[in-house]
Amino acid sequence: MSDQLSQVFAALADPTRRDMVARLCVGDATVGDLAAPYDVSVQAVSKHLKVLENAGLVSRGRDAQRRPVHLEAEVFDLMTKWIERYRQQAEERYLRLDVVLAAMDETGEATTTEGRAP
Amino acid sequence: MSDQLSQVFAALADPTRRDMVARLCVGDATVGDLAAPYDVSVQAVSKHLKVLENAGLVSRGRDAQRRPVHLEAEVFDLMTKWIERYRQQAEERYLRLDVVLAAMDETGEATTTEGRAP
DNA sequence: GACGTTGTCAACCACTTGGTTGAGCAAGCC
DNA sequence: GGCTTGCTCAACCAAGTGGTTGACAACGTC
Repeated sequence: MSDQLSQVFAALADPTRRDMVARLCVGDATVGDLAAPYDVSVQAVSKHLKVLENAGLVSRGRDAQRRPVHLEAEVFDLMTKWIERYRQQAEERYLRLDVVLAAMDETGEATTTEGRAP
Repeated sequence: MSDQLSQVFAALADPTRRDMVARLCVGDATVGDLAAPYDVSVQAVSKHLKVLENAGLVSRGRDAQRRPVHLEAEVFDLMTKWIERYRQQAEERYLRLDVVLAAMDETGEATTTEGRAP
């Protein structure tokens, strides 16, 4: 499970963490800021941030005893690329299926036994 | 964890399941087909498929004793929308930051104490 | 009807995860 | 120096996850 794509997906599978990402889009925040809206301990939030950090979605700076959290938007591209690749393929397949169906309609017969599971 | 977006992300957090999605883009497949490339039991694959099905990423038909698996590409849109929303916001913030930096450059001074965490 | 094929369900096991509490560290303030 | 503030680390716990094996149901074939 150590590859980054898996970690990114896993990190965003938690609604609390997605919420934090949403919050961080507005601007950097401290751990305390991020913890405020939820009724969980600060430690729990710190754990969530570690998950996001390991996924590369977030980086943490240092400002005296504060640790400002910053969103790293580039990682989103990794996901978008993965998704787009397969969505496009799926759509193309959909179109190809339409062609096959049209061909079947013309001849009133399936072209081969294939068409869905080649 | 029951909301669909969480389930979709969680489903795709596993490399084996992403692999299966990739395979299904080429065309529908049976459980046996999907199990073949991996050295895990058919039952394990069946479990993976249940996860994908619950996430709405996949649907299962019936063909005699076979259960053809079909990819439901529409669910990808859910993710893409979520990602795009926040990626755009993050980019806009980036641009705004540039403006602030440019302003600081002009005056040789920060406009306010804000700019990163409003 | 007996048998092989295809797949699911149930029980179990090792490991991970999201949460807790308690201790402790680093930095600013009295 | 002694205090609070902001945060992390460590240990623990209940629940979930990915894997196994064994039993069984549904269907086609002999």
